[in-house]
This record gives sequence, C-alpha cells and structure tokens, in this order.
Amino acid sequence: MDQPEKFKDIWVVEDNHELRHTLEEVIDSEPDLICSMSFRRCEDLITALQKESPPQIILMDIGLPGMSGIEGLHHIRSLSPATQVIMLTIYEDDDKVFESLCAGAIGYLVKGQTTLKIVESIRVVLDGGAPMNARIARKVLTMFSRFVSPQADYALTRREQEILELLVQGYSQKQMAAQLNLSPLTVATHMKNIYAKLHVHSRTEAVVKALRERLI
Amino acid sequence: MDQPEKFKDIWVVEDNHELRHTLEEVIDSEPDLICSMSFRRCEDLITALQKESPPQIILMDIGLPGMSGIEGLHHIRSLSPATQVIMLTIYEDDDKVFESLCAGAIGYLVKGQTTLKIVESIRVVLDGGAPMNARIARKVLTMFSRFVSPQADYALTRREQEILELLVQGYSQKQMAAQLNLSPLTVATHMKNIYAKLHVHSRTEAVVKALRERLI
DNA sequence: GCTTCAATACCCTGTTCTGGGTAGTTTGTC
DNA sequence: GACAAACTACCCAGAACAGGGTATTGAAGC
Repeated sequence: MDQPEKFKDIWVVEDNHELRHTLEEVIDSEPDLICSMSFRRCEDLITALQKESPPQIILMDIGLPGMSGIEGLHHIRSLSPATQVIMLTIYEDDDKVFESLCAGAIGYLVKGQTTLKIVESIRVVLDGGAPMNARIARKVLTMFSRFVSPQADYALTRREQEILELLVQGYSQKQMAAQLNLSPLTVATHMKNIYAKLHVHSRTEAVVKALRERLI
Repeated sequence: MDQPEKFKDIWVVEDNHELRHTLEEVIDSEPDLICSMSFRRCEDLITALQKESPPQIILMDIGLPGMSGIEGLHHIRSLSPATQVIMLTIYEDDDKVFESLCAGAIGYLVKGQTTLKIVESIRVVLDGGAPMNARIARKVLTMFSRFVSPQADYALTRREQEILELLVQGYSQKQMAAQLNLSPLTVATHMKNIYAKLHVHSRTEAVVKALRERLI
C-alpha cells in the first residue's frame, strides 16, 4: 500500500489546472482523505491504474479533451471494479450525467460548488450512498423500470407471444413446433404474423425488439 | 374532470386514521393541491381507480393489511400508468422501499416527517424528480448497472465485435459485407468464430447473449 | 527467424428462414 | 346464431444461414 490503511485515497482527473488544484487541496485538507495522484488526461489515469494500487474514489471530469470521461469510465470499470467514480460536470441536468450513471459512475459533482459540498459528496459515496439530485434519480428510475416492466403493445396474440418467447430462447421453427405440438408450417405462419406486427423482417430484429422493449 | 385543471389531485392510501387525516390536511392546505379521495384499504383504491379519473399522485402506505402497497402498485401501473406513486414507509432503509421502486414507485416519504418535508416530496415529484436519499439511490444504481454491465469477456477481436454490433442492428451477412467492404464469405467466417466464442449456434442466440450480457 | 494470431477469402452441402399466397376450424362475443 | 379473431395447416420459390473444411497475408511477440 502506498498510504496507511486509514487514509481514503482519491484521485482527480481534470484538465483545468485551477479546479484540479482546488480539488486536491480540499481533499488533502480533510484528516482522513488524501489525493495521492491527479491527472489532466484520462489516458494517464489508465496508465497509472495499471501500475499503482487503485484508489477508493476517482473524481473524473465528464468533458475531457482526448479520451472522454465516459470512455475512461469503462476502462476503470474493467481495470478496478471496486473504485467508485464521481463525475465532474458543469451542468447538473446533462444527458452526459445520466449516460455516466449508466456506464457505472456512482454520482456526480457540479463544478463551482462550495468546499463543503465537494466533501459532502465524497462522504456520501464513502458512506455507501450515491450523490445525485431528484431529477437525475427520476431518470435513472424511469430507465430502470423500463427493464422491470413492459411498455409497448403490439397486440400479439397469446400464441404469438408464446412463440416470441421461444424465439428469444433460441428455438428453431422446427423445435418450436415440437415444443408446442404444432406443425412447423403453423409456426412459420405465426412467425410471419409476429414480423408483421413488430414491423421487422428477420428473427434477429424480432429478438432485439423483444429484448429492448421488454416484450417478453 | 372532478376538479378544475389547476388543482393537482393527490390520493392517500393509509390504514392509520390519524396519519391519513394529517396527510389530507397538509395536502388541502396547499393552494394548488387537493386530496379528493383517501382510502384505508388498497382494494378500495383499485375500485375507485376503475371509476374515477385518476389523480396525479398517490401516497401509498407500504405496509397495508390485506393487499400490500407493492401489490397495489402493480394494479396502479396497469390501470393508470401516468399516476406517480409515493410510498409511505416507517424505515427509510427498508428493502421494501427498494422493492417498491423496482415495481414502479417514483419515491418515498418517511412517516413522521414534518409538514414541510411532506409537501417538499410531493413538489419534487410534480417537478419531475424522484424523492429518495443517497443510499437508496445507490441501491437503485447498483441494481441498474447490473442490468447494464455484467461484463463477461469472450475475447472477441475488434472485427468480431464490430460484426456482432451490426448483427444486433439486424444486418444480414451480405449487408455487413457491404457496410464493412468485405467479402460476404469473410463475414461468414467471422460469424462462425463469434458463434464458437459465445458458445451459440445461431444469430438469434448470439443476439440474445449480446444484449443480455451487454457485449455491445 | 520462428511462432502465433487476426483478418481476409474461398469451397461445399444441407438446413432454415422469409414472404407471397390460400383455407379450414375453434373460440369468444354480441 | 352470426361474425370476427385467433389458430391451425399447407404450397412454393428464392434467399440466407450453419458448419465442416482450407489457405494466404501481415503484424506482434519471443
């Protein structure tokens, strides 16, 4: 370990010198936090992650030149899954913020916040929370519930629904026929009708639509 | 319409008389909010939803006798998808809270809160947000990212990855070849290799695996 | 210099799918 | 009892796919 156990290590990736130094100072002025490394480019962070022992938290600018913060996020997730990433953003209500959360960020920090607020967000993460406002939380929830409950209605009949499910399970038409005690020709008919209702022209497209829109 | 347009209608489902009346009063004392109906049982709410025009928001006790709040939630989602549901809970850090969010609730309200806090939560929802604390938000995020990135590694090469993406977009082998300036036979070779690496035997299975395990 | 791997390209054969039909039988609803 | 919708089954032709090969080229690593 580079630091004694009791210190929580926090790295910073931010191309603006001033902000980067401010963040470093704020972190270091806390008795139990330390900013052992900071970077102006995402690429340098990746290199460091492959050599050094990873930090608890990374503060990452969302709009970096070169490799973007979101791209960098993916690298971090695979190099050090335990590291939590807080995104730094100018606009709270940015689509990029939401995108980051989808990519595995744990929350975000709006630039230009008070020192108190910066430390608070870090503490929220260390405390097992996710710093975000209610509106972003709603976006996440909405997207989340799309995974959980179906929406669109293509008026599939019961049989068609059943066949769509088998389709997603990788059954061939012949296998479906065997499973459902039908003629393969009947299954083919149902498939044609499913395609028409979903406005697709191949099993692949049907499966993608079924999975993406939670039809199954 | 039962109420003039400018009033936001909010229903309450809570078996405790006292709390129910408190909530009614708090809502009605706001100039633009009205509590036109309240129930002590979820079953009565369902009945009402089938007859009356649905409210903007329902405050729902999470631990009702008879039909539980979460069960009721499912009925609300299908009867009136536009209605937002705020759960009423005793413990903030309850698994049931999280369960409710999965079932489509938009947030929650801890019982015993100040009048100010109750109104604030309602306003957050009306304002397009989702009232929840950072810890719950983290739970949602974690669950969410489980859907988004389980990240298995099948060691696909760059070309194979590229072809898998086109596959998910519904391209035929011939179309892929045109898109990538390759011979259709080359695409076929890559497809075979992809199948072998993903341990599948058809496009359908490959697409399902790619979407389910977020390989794309 | 040798090896390994990715990427490219081809052959062949049999299977499966797609999309255009038609048509009889159930089933549910008014 | 009438009618619509759903379910069933079939024909056909052309396209696409799956799976078994082989082979060349160029770049990366040892």
